[in-house]
Amino acid sequence: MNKTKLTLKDVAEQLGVSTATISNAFNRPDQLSKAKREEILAQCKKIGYSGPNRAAQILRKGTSNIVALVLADSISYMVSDPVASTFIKGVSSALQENGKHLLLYAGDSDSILNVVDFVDGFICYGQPRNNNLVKELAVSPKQVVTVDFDIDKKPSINIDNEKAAYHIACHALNEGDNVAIFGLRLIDSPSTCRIYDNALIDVESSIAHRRLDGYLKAAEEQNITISNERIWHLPESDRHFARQAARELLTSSPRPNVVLCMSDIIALELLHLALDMGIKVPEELKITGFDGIEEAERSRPSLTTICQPSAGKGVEATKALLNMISSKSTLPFELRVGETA
Amino acid sequence: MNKTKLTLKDVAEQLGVSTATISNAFNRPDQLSKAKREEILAQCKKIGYSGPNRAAQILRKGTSNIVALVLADSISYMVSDPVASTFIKGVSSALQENGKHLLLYAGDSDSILNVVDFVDGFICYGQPRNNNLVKELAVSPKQVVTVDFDIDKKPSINIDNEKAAYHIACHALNEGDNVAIFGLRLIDSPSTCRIYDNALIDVESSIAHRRLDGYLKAAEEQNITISNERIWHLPESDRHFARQAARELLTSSPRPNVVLCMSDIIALELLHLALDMGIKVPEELKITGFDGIEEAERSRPSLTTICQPSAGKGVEATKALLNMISSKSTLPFELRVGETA
DNA sequence: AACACTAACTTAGACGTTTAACGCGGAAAT
DNA sequence: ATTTCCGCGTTAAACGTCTAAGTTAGTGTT
Repeated sequence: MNKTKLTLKDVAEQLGVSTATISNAFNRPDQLSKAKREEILAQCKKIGYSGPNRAAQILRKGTSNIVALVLADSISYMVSDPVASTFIKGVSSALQENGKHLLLYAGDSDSILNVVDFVDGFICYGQPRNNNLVKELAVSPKQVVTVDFDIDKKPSINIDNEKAAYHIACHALNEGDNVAIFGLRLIDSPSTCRIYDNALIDVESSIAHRRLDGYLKAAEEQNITISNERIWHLPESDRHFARQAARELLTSSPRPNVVLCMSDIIALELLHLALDMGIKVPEELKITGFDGIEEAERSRPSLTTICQPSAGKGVEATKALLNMISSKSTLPFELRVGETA
Repeated sequence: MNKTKLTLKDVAEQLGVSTATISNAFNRPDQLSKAKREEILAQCKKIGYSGPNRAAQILRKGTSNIVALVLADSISYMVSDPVASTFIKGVSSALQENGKHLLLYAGDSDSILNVVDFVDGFICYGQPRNNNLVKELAVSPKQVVTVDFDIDKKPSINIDNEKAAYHIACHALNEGDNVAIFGLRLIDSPSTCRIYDNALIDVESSIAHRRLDGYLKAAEEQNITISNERIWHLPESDRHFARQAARELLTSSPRPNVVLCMSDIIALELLHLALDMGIKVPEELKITGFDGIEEAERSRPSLTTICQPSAGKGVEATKALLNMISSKSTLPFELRVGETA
């Protein structure tokens, strides 16, 4: 049918007008008469021209109106994380309101920044496993907003994780408690393990570490000591990792009577196992979560947890990004009356 | 620092070579000496040139090596659907093997095809709610592969839903059973309801209808009649919808003793509610699922379901897109006999 | 009648790459 | 010594669009 892809020039020739006019019909309605514009658009639809080639358009304009949302963790992690999807929804709606488009990138190759270097900015959700990606983001000339982790002096959206953790720990802990912590990505290991040495202390200040600080501070105030071997590293907020760790923990001796978990998913898995084992919650075992997912509310007993404003984070991140890339918006001016007129 | 973005020409001038050579250094290693290439790349890194501008590159080459995965349902649904995420993983890895990149598009605006018209092709997962999008896909000059639904003569990937449904229904049904069906998107309604009239009969042949056909065929063979008011429409494979429908169903009278569910998520929710209500599964109530997610295997009692090759579907869809295989392929499924039927 | 303004187009580069076609010097073949 | 060939680079023309500046005709102003 079409031997080759239609171009603006082809269309212009067929309609007997200049390419500029066609272009304007699509992009600047004020530059031509309404009648002509409508005729042109109708003709375009008829002959099968669906609009300007995006690559050419982006090249020429220098902007694409596309924002990339880089999901640090793999999709499979996202799946077990209802928090992420709510966040994405927030971003999505905020972008839509501003006429921008959203593209998701899942995975953590650092090449992504080059592959989609036509986007207007990046929202990066969660600390990427790939450290190179972080470095690339740090030096990217594009606008970058990070969420749930920090880069240099790039804007970032977050809650006060330390305070939140401190808060919930204060609620849960009493002097004399035997406390364990199910931490998330405290170290850079792909498998579950306990933190036997002090390796974690100097690791970058991720949200996990902030939360840990909060927990430990609260514990200290109750004169509770939590040795490193009571602190678990889970590589992901994943049911399987959680189940494994939970099994080990609940069969260890002495069994803790409080477990502070850095995600609801983990906490719930621990809860279920505990119930299966006939352990009474909270009488024999207190459990706290983190995030505030719905499932935590539905579970019996319902989970004590920290609710994050997930969608709100998405909206805020988007606003932060857009406020900086709004370049082309028309700014207000002001008359300053001097003495020469 | 950089007053403006670096370009190939700038770099060429600085290094005293032609733009073609720089370009070749990035794209065609065989076109220049190894020494020179490495020097160029090193210099580029040093002066902060991170590679060719993608928009220009795509424009010139006419290809981007990017494939768009269009997720029909909202991202929140996708992300909480283990089946979808496994599928995505399949696509992702297959693309990576072929040096292609994946971009996810979530939402169902038909404008997406234009917004990202630089991609090399579209994989469309699931029937979009937006019918315009389907039309756009149908006439798109780009490569299009559909999964779990069909468009015209575009290649599509699927399992034999009718056969699978027939299979599991045969396994579950006995003559005299009182059967209900929890269907997925049988009609075009955003809320849960029963199918009182015959409205669904002529609706497009979605996978849901194929499955329904399979169920009904098996029922017929056992001389079981399933009236339309025993067939439920759920708009999404969502826990909440499922819970609501389950509650209504289990309190209805006479209570069915078999429920055929079109997804594991739905089946599990029904199972949990039934157990909560003290209904014995499978003695008093048999339940079958569909998909074969892990949670179905872990549940107690474990769920009898159809295992789909979700990741395999992703791989096949990708291959089809990359023209490595030809058109319509129907993948195998497997009945996993659990304890619920 | 001359001038100024405006609406509605058109012209003519640029945007940053890629790549076919073309040198050019030197090694191998005749 | 001439030819052939090859490795290594360069030149220059696209790719499809946008937009500042220019043109024209028509409308109002003085």
